[in-house]
Amino acid sequence: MPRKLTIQDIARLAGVSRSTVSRVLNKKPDVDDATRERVLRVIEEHGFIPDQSATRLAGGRSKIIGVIAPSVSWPLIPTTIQGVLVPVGHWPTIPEIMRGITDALGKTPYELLLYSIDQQRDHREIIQRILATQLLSGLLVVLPGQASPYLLTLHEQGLPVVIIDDQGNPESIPWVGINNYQGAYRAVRHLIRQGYRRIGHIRGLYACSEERYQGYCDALHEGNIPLDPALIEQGDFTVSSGQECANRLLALPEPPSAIFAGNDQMAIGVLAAAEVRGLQVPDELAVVGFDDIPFSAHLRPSLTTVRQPLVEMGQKAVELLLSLIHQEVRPLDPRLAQFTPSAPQTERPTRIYLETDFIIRESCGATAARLAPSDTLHSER
Amino acid sequence: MPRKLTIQDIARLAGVSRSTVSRVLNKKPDVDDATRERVLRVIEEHGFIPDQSATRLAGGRSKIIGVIAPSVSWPLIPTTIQGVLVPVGHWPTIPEIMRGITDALGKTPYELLLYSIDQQRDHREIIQRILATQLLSGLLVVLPGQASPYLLTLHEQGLPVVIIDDQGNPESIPWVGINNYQGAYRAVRHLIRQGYRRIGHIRGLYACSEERYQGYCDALHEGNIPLDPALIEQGDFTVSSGQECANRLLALPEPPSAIFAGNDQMAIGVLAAAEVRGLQVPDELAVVGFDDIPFSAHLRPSLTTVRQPLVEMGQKAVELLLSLIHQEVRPLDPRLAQFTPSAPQTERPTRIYLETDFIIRESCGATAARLAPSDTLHSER
DNA sequence: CTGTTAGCGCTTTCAA
DNA sequence: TTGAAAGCGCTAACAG
Repeated sequence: MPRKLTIQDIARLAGVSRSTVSRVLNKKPDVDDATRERVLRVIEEHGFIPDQSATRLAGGRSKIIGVIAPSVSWPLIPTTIQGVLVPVGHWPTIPEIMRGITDALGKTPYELLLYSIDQQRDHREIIQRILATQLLSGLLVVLPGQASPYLLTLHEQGLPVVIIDDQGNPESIPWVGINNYQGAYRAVRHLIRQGYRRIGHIRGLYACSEERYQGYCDALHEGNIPLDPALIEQGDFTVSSGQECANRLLALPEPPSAIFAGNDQMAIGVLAAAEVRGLQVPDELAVVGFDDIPFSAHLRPSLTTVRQPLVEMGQKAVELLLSLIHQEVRPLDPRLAQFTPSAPQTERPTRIYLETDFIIRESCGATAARLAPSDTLHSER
Repeated sequence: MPRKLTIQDIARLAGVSRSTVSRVLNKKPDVDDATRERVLRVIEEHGFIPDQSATRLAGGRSKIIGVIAPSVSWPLIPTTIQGVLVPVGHWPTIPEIMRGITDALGKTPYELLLYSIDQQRDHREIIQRILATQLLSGLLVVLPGQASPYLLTLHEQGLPVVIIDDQGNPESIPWVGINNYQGAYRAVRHLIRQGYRRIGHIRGLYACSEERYQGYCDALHEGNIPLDPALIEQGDFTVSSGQECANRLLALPEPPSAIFAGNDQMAIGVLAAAEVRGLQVPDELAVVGFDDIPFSAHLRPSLTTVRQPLVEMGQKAVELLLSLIHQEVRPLDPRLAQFTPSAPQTERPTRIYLETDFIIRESCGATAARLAPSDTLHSER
């Protein structure tokens, strides 16, 4: 393992001054091609990597990206379906998103600084640390369902921030998420095309649920099916809330023949409720979820659902963040941020909407054929 | 949100010199109590946090801990038990360990730099980056089953390293793990006390499996049960290998009445094999696993197993690492590491063995009573 | 006990 | 196009 090298060493080896090496490293255009070549060869040959602290301190960019995300481990919440417990965690989407982030970041020279949060912990403390330690050159935020008022502070201070699939945050912060409206619209349209006309909906929380609800409404409208308020229940994204809402729906004088749940956990609750009542899924009740958490393919009946491209979301967020970092021209001294023209703010914020996939499995009655549980019958965009 | 402060600012506000502030921050004893008090108050009042890069560059410790761990997301490997798919990931222990780490680190001023690795990726590259960027003041390593020859390099360079539950690494590196021998010994002893005498064992991989095997052998010996080589199979820690090994064991002329699997995944494979053969667990076959992954409590029958205190392992590892960091007296310039007396190396390395719990659930035939699946009948150390 | 001083390795003026 | 020099915020020698 080679010992630590400095620019000094490289300069001596290449027969140039330190500043020239620095120029090459920072891709300045004003270096003679031959010189650049020579320096690059020496750097390559000796595997030189600049000292992060010195770089940052001297006004350069650090090569560290921060990630604020819920704790990677979560308690299992068991629910009985068909006599067997189905454990599903609180935020099953997080590991997938994280995977996308680490995959994308692994191909760059950036390191990942993880700010793991639990429910209780105050984000403010983390934001302060980010500001004070000056370690990051960009920040990714994964806080499903939670808005953080402090993020705006960071963004205003000139730190590039990208929010992944978060709700209710300021429009001005770059964002990567999915088109909830369209995903829901297509799911319900599919049910209608299958011949279902009495379609219940269990709403979830946050802004995304409003969008999904709109998709549900518009699909019904397009299918000339009047909206029946009795068929709409309000859940909270948990399995048990899905089960309770389904119980109410199924107890109606005219119960629905299909239920579109606002997420997969609630759809699992619907399956559990159906089972308790002895209803066959999909023959007597079609069920569609949203998210396509890894577990959904392994349920029996396997769950038809709207797939969020979670890994891709993480990757796209990294790409977006890196592009922001490289284009950004904030003042060198962050304390001057408040005095600089707000040119960046006036630009149109970048919001990336990824497309969902509609994954048709056993629970929606698309077929009577027996499927291998992890198979997908058909998927449509 | 306050703007970035420097030691300079604090010094001015407290009416002292910069070095005095620095002394207070670094807990030097030679500061007047009144002065220290005054400085601390100003720091407190203004929420001052030192710049990491400057601190590190000036020869101080960074407040960053690195963590090398497998990717937080893993593919589900579904297996059929009782007609229902049971998805279990490759390394279900990782999130729990990570939780212990983040919990413990969250109470300190240290940040967590995550080096996420997948199977393919070369550790060498990460080690080089750690060495070159000089970002870390300590490193935690979670690589279940994999030894990394490069870790020794880091350790020798003076970077405090703690390995969590890893196998086959140099004795000289501090380590936190469990007493595999004792866990296995107690599990098998329990089976013997229950009256089982024909007890099969499915071995796993790595050094821990050897230790577990020894525990199995010694428990049999203590119970005056001769070791029957026919009852010992070699698996690879996967569900499917557990199933295959169980199939071989159950096809013996004299099949075992109990099987102790080297980990929970293989125990799940045993349950699957028993089901295929129509064997009732625990009445016709007792099954015991090792690890107590979160899923095991939710199986039906729920799995009797040896619990690893995973969260505690992460916490203890952090504590150990921080103590190493604070006691450590490595030369300021890492390139001098090779020239310094190897005093630290001659010390006895710290190896922390945590105790396991034996968790008795349905699969071991401890009782015929019907249990709520997540309940534990009884646990013994 | 406390202030002054000299760098840590890098980036960025400013001259040449 | 390149080198010399200043300084980022901090720590740790050194004097006082």
